[in-house]
Amino acid sequence: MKISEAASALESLGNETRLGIYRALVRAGLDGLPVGKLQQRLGIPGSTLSHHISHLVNCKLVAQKREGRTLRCTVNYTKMNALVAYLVKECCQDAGGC
Amino acid sequence: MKISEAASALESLGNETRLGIYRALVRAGLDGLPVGKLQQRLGIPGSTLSHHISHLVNCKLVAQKREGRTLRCTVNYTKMNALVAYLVKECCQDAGGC
DNA sequence: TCGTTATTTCTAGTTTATTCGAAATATCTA
DNA sequence: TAGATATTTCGAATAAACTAGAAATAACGA
Repeated sequence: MKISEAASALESLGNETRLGIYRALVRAGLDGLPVGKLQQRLGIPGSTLSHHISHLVNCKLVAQKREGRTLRCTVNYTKMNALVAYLVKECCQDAGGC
Repeated sequence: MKISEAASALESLGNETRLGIYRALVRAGLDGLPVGKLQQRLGIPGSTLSHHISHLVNCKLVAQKREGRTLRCTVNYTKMNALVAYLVKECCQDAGGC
């Protein structure tokens, strides 16, 4: 992973609203949640929520697929694994407990 | 770790300049680097560099200690470990490869 | 096709971040 | 104490992010 790619993913997660969205999706399990359910659960205006979701989708932390009228959001675990691997490998060397 | 604390650390790392500073400190090993060496290595104006370092120090990802005229910066591995642990625990559950 | 539901895109206002020169502070050495 | 070196703080400009209402798009069902 390039440093710019890592920074972009970290920046996405480094916003409390987006980290909350991401965490809600993780907690929802492999099926994820439709945008509407997320909105209901987090109490954010639709346009704001949509803006943050597209941020997460752009950097590939979240995937979306349409199911009729609803858009289901799911966590992209592969991306998160790669990010954690980057942090451990590039940013954790020489650490005692790492 | 609280979500706000995690978001704050992620936000710090989610800037390419700061991630570069952090990585340079990791690569420097346990002794870290003085601010001046970082500046030399990264080619950033002093005031800008200082601003970013204090961002990293504020969220405890980096520590500083004075050695005469120079300020030595070192990575706080404990904090990074806690952050990675948070990501894996709170944001990675149910993942196949996690 | 029309109305309804789900979500995005547009637009604009507000806030926050980034940048860096200049001045200030801290520490050392002569 | 004066001068040099290392770094921060101040201040102000520019850029970017966040927020949310309103309008647009997409998909369904009658």
